[in-house]
Amino acid sequence: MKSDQNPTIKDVARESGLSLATVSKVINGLPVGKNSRKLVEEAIKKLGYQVNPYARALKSHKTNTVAILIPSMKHPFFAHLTDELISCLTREGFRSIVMITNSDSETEKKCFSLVKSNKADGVIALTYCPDLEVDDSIPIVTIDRHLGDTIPCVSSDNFRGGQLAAQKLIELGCRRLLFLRISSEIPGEPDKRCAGFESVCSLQRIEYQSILLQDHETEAPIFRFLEEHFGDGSIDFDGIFCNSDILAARVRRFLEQRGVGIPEQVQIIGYDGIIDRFTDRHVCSTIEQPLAQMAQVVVTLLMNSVETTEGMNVMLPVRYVSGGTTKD
Amino acid sequence: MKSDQNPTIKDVARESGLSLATVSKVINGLPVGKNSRKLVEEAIKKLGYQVNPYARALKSHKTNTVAILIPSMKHPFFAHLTDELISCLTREGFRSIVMITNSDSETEKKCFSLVKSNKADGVIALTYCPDLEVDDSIPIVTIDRHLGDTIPCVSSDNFRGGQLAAQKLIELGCRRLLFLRISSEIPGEPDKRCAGFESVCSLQRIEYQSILLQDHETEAPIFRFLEEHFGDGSIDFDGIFCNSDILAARVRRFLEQRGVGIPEQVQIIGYDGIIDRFTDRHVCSTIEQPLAQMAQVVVTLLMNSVETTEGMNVMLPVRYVSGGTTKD
DNA sequence: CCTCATTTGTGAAACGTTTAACAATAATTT
DNA sequence: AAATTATTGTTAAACGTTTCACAAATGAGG
Repeated sequence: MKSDQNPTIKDVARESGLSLATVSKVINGLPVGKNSRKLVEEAIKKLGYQVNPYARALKSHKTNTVAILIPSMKHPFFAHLTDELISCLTREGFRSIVMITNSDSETEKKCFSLVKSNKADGVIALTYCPDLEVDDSIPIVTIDRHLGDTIPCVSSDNFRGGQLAAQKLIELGCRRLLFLRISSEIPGEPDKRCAGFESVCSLQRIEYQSILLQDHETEAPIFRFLEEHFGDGSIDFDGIFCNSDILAARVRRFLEQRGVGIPEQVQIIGYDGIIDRFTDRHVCSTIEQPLAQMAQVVVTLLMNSVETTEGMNVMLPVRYVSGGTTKD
Repeated sequence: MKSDQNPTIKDVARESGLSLATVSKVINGLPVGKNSRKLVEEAIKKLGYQVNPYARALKSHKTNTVAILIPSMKHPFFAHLTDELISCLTREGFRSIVMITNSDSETEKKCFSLVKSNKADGVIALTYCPDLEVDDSIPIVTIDRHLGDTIPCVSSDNFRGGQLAAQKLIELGCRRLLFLRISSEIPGEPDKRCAGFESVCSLQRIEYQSILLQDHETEAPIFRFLEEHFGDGSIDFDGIFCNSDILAARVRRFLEQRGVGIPEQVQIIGYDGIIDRFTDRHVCSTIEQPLAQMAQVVVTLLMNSVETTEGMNVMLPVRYVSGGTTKD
């Protein structure tokens, strides 16, 4: 029957005694006589009319949809970020299609092609694939990753973060530093954390070591690695800066299990600054990324990407937060 | 120019020398001559054609899109669940639109109406609004919440979970039990945890108390509550069953801060069984919900919802996992 | 070789919008 | 009051598919 179908613009036109075009104009806020506007609005309310986004998208090439490419939702950093992104997008009247890539290059490529065929209005990408080729047929904003000269990238001030961490550790009395990070095959923004860290160490003539870990999904390989390097009890450092809070938390646990006092013997600073919902607190002392702000900037950039923002890169300020793994 | 537009089915038709209808059939796997099929496929590949989902949706009323209504992504349980849901949906060839409700009734209602106007093929809803009215114009599957007789709901076996928790605590020597839960205004599946717990206690003639906490977003109110009730040092129970792992973790922290030994003096069991990514382990002893399986069932149910599954409710088995807050 | 059933392919009308180009009406000017 | 302009409203053609009803081609049976 007609009754169970959603009312269309046609029904509204009939109900209000006006033409399709007029109704459409009312819907889209185009100029229309005061009286007709009222008539149409009443009809719309009466029928409970809602525009069909598919018809609209087909005709206008505006889908009101943004795709978010994210490695995983199990990782709290990504989960929080996604949460903020969706909230911003909703506020702007956009729907969010979330795609999970599992940090897998193939999947990332597949997602990109899907996005293209989905004809989303834009993409927010947090990817790792080293050779992701990307045409500019759709506005893209990336996070922590430069995909090309024409593609804006927003990130926290990683260099500054690295500096901050080094400064803090030194300030708190550490003299033999260690920089630990999980490998990612691609040169991304986060590498600058290392650079910032090292710059301070060099400048202040503080001894430091920088180590790259391999796998990252599970705890086991990290522990194995730590075991190899520090299992013999020769803890030859008193301050560690980790690439992420998760890594920091794991390192902390490893050391504590070995009887190393945190923060008495070794102080640890992580990166990200997300709150552990289980404890409602930072899981370690950390360099905090302004997640909500980053999300907002990403979305704003995406919205404005009509006006050529040509590879505009935005860097948001970080701050240090004490969280139990340092002496402050 | 024509060149920068995406190729349409029309271009494919021209390229292959066949008609629109034939091309469409190839795309949709309908019977078509062997030779024509090859021609079309070649043309498709050559042009890099991809079907326009909006045009397709408009015509066929199949959008290939499912909306997920979830309270938040900051909560690890929801994040994990969403992750699994999206993965399942992707596997089935569906796009996932994620909407965050913040557990707010108004927002939930708004989302539902949005979903309707978005014309998604289905909805997966984890909601709290007590008076969410829902027509059956779109297939819905809920999680942990009965929205109506005709709407399938999947949940873990909450009653059994409650029983399991009580049994374990008793088995481990507890004699004065406490059931702590966060309030939710609506009667949902999770209430059965309480029932299961109480049934065992009654049966075994074990003393127990059941307490309802109010707020739930932050830690403060919980601590305040605990302070009121147990701040005077009168810990008159030796086993606690909490509504969720998060609550359990907080209770644990509260008690430990007061110098109560966990699990020596008081044993705690939570519910959910999600893994804390910071530690890679359960945050407490817990009743584990089979998250991946639940997601799979939800999605399967949604896919099949053409064949009337009339309010079919599915209950998935839970299991007890020891996680440091019990003596086992 | 003609007829009749099959198998393959085609034409054209939807689906629910937007939007240019135009027509009608009302408001101003002279 | 006629002519001109500004204001509203309408008609109809897209947008890129799917699908029904039909036509062409193929093959089998007599």
